[in-house]
Amino acid sequence: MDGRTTRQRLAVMRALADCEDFVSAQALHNLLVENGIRVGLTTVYRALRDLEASGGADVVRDDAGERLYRTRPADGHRHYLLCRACGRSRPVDSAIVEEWAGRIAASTGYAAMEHTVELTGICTTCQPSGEEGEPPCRLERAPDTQGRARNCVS
Amino acid sequence: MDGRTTRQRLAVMRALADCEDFVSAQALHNLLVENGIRVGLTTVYRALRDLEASGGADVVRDDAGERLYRTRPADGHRHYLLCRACGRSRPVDSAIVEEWAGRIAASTGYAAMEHTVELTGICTTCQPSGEEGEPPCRLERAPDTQGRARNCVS
DNA sequence: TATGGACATGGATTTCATTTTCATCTAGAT
DNA sequence: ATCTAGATGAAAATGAAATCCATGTCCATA
Repeated sequence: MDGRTTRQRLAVMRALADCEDFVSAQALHNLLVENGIRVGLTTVYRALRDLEASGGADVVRDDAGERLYRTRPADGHRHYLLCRACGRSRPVDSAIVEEWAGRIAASTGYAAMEHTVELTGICTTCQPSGEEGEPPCRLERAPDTQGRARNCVS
Repeated sequence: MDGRTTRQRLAVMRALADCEDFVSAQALHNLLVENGIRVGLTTVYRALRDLEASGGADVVRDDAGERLYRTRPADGHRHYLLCRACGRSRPVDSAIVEEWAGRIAASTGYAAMEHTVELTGICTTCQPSGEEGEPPCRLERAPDTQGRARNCVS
């Protein structure tokens, strides 16, 4: 499944595992470089793609369609609830959804069914007092490349 | 909700409704132009974005992250099962999933919950005899032979 | 009917994540 | 140590979507 074990691939896997939340390929690449690990952006993209293919990582897309990766926990969880404000994610129990998808597959005769389930919301920590006007902090692409510290603590 | 009612917006809405399946902004633009309706690509993008915002259309993303739009049926269905081979889509009953999402919101305290559910598979018509190798790839409603790669991604 | 300004259009330009290319390097089997 | 399929990465290409901005159009008001 995994290709050859190289310094770079190892580094990517470790960095991703340290994140515990969803990160973009570019963010991860930045992290690596900032930590003095020389890796090409291309390689990070490839490593993540392969990780996804081999089931070692889960992927979601943010509002901009950008791919965000997260190491798949040992228990095999695949579905997450993530906060649109801080970006933090937590696995959710999706057995019900799996069954539901299975039933649909059976009743329609569709083969090779795949499903994507994404839950987003504003976590309790990020909730202002009132409504959802403009949450405190946004995760997405910030004008400056600095403040992203929020994403990953390595 | 909707902006002003212009010739172009009407055309986009009509074309989308005629499709009955998910189409990309560009494919829709091609359709319109090929039918002699002069509309700018920019306008199609905007019309679709606005339609989505006002709940008049549902959106999914294909493997490439491209947005595909479909008119929202009158019954308010929001979730679909679509064939990865021919691109055809059918609404599915997702009440169970809605409930499930609601429960999760309640138990986690997350606010402003949103969910995305996407089901894909190979419909009975597109199923070869054996495995999922290279499905037949139906041409369906996209006239020219260009953008087809989109719909036929396996 | 005229008019002014808010809203809409669309071709061109820009952005930006991701992919491709290709010359070079390396893991790992023999 | 040698060999080679597989891996790397800088640069360039791709392509969807957003943005610009000059121009066009709707519509409430005078």
